[in-house]
Amino acid sequence: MIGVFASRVQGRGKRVRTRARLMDAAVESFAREGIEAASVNAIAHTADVSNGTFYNHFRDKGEIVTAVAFGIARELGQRIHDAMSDIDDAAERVSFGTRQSIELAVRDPDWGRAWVRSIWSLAELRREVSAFARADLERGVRDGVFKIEVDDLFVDVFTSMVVTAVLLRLDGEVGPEAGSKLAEHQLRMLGLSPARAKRIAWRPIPLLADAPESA
Amino acid sequence: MIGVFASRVQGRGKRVRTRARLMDAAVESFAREGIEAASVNAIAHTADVSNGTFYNHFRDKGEIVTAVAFGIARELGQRIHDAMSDIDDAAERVSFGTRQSIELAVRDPDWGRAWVRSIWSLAELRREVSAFARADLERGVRDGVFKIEVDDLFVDVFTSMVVTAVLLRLDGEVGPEAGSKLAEHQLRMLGLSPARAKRIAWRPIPLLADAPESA
Amino acid sequence: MIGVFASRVQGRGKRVRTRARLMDAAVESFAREGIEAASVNAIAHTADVSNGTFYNHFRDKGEIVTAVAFGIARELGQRIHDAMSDIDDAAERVSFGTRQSIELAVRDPDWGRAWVRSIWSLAELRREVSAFARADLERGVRDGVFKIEVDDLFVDVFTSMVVTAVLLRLDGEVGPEAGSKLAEHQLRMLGLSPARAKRIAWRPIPLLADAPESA
Amino acid sequence: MIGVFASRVQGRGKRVRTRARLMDAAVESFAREGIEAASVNAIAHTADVSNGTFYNHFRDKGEIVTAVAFGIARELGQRIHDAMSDIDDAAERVSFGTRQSIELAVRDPDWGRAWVRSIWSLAELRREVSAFARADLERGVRDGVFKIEVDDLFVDVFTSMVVTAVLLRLDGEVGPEAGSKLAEHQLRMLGLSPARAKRIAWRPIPLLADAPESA
DNA sequence: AATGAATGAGTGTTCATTCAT
DNA sequence: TATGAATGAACACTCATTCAT
Repeated sequence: MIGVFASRVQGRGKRVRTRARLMDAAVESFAREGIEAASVNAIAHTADVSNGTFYNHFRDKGEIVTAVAFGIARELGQRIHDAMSDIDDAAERVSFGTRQSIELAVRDPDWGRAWVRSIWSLAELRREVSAFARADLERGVRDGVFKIEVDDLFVDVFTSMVVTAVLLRLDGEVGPEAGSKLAEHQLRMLGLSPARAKRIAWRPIPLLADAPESA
Repeated sequence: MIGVFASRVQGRGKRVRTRARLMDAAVESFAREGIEAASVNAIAHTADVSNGTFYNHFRDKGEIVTAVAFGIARELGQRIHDAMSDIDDAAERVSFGTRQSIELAVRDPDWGRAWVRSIWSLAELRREVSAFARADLERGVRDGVFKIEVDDLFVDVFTSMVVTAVLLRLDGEVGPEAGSKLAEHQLRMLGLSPARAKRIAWRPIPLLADAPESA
Repeated sequence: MIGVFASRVQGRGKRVRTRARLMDAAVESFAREGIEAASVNAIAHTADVSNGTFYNHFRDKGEIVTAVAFGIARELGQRIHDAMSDIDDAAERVSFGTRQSIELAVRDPDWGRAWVRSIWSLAELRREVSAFARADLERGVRDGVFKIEVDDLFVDVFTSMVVTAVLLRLDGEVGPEAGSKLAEHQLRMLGLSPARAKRIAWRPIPLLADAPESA
Repeated sequence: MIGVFASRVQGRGKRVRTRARLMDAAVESFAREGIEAASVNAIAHTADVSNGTFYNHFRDKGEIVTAVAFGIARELGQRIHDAMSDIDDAAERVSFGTRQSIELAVRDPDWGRAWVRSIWSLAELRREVSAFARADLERGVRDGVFKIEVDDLFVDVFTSMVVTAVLLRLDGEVGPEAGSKLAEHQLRMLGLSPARAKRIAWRPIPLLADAPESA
């Protein structure tokens, strides 16, 4: 089975392909054992290369952790961001973002789990991830749709709600309606009327393409 | 300096006191180095016992992790719960719980950090912690004050908001008003009017006693 | 076979005995493979303990290198120093020191080789070793027997002559008369007449006791 | 900056030039990190070739160590030897050799350090280096100027005195007069009168050309 | 109950060397 | 001839755990 990172670099040089294989293997290891418990040897073995090869591509374990975490966040963030380029309403955007984040994470559980596991340990990553949310929240405030103050606390709390939902979904503790439920809660917290919150949060949304081949 | 667990068992048998000393030492180690990185040797050394003694009290490292996590959660939960025995209004209770949780965690950063660090890895613990919240949320719904459905998703998301705020407080990324801010957001999410949410969330609350010596 | 360090601590506590066994093993490894090439695992294996035990006794490899080097230097230095406590004449002392150093190193080749190998890499050790020589050289100058200026250059060069002789002896490239030959050269360099240099350098000297048991 | 080995093969075939570049890089690495710690990769990188290329020129790491050590010894030995082709007196030659050896080593510290570091581990090299000294010592004995027996012990000890002085000079522990001081000691050891030893050892000597471009 | 020396599997990392291109 | 990705054995070091005292 070929991983997402590998699929992104098919046909390119060997170096780049091996690096991608390592990153895919890391995602799997991080998801299965957690970031701290995942060993470089296990990652290399999963990637079908020798442990020495790992160090031809990453200075140390920390480097692949960072590379994978940011790789995941950017990939998922970009996919969702692109998919809602034609949505203007901030409330719709927030709902869409929350629901698709959960959906994508569940669709590829390794990615979802690696994402959840890394976000609490990498502050830098948290900032990057919440930047997407922050933009939409500020847009909503500007448009007079959201009645809150957008500060670090709010943005991080908002993001953590999504992360928690992802975690529960992955553990099978909540069902597929979790995305809409959470979005509804969030919209109410943002100041929308219960009725509007419900309408927007439960509106059907399209399935995102899986892992678009090539650029 | 004597730790909280030790203070709880003063005057009792030696076995129970040594165990408490180990748990206090573990809290300190977990906070300083993280749970995974904390070594049994370091814990034993901090507790001023030999490493062998550790295994007279805990089957393995996992056992002390669990013991500490639950110990912290119960201690803090109980303290807050007791302090609001005379508050009837669900909204007031929720606000009080959120704000005091953050306050206590910040007051004893070791405990706060150990709490935050363990809650994401121990599902069992998460359940116990959120039981406190769940009771108040259900009371609010019963009383017609909260307009939501109290399910696992909601309770866990609600709890994670508090955890996130604690983390940000401990990292110094938000100030002392974070508790009230968060409580206000939560109350709005629960269906209170913005005005009421604000009034309740910012109402002064008493400082909790530090670590009551008797039960 | 029991090593010198071990023989020094017979009958004492287990900790101290294991440490001594490790040091004896290190001497052997250093002599056989050189200091850099000697591996901690090999030392532990030679000492018949697990590799983990090594780290119960030495913080890292460097620590045992230092411990062994200074241990050797002090042991040998002390033995020679003690043996010539009743020699007053500086020329006799210098000759005695040079000859016995070579003799002892040859008598226990592992020690000799470890000594030679460590002295070039540990400046601190070089200082300690040459302190013995320096004292006698200064005494000779004070007594008007030696006509030189005793500075760092001279002392270190003087010491290196002995080290070189030890190396050649250990490699079998020179015979047992090397000690006397070298002492004769050194005495001439120090300003003694050729005749006197020869007489002193070739005077029979007693065999030193091997490794005195207990203090 | 072009190294000494490279400068010797300018205008010759590519193969020979690459090899020289590798040797210059090795000198630099050896001096900076020590011979054991210097890695083939680092040498290749310094030489601006790939690590694979290294093995087109040297069977293994040991081979370049030897090549460099002998290259240095021959180059320096030859330069000094050539410079004193018109000196007949053995005492003058010995003094000149000692002083210039130290001077050259200090002038190009990389070379000096690589020389000092390799001479203790390569017996073959030691022989080659001391051959220069041996010739002059024997000449002095033949001429009746030196009153010693020239054997392996003496020659090696004599050489080690120079090596030690170089080491001290490179470490900044002795000043520029070390050459003359040492030469004076050596001449006295060889049997010269203190007055003559001093006169010869301190006589000004010419600065050697740096790295003659032609043979 | 307490000690603390000993264990040994496991970790991250390095590096000389090989080999397909 | 030159490249550089890949290899894998080896290394220093850690740490949860055991056990004789």
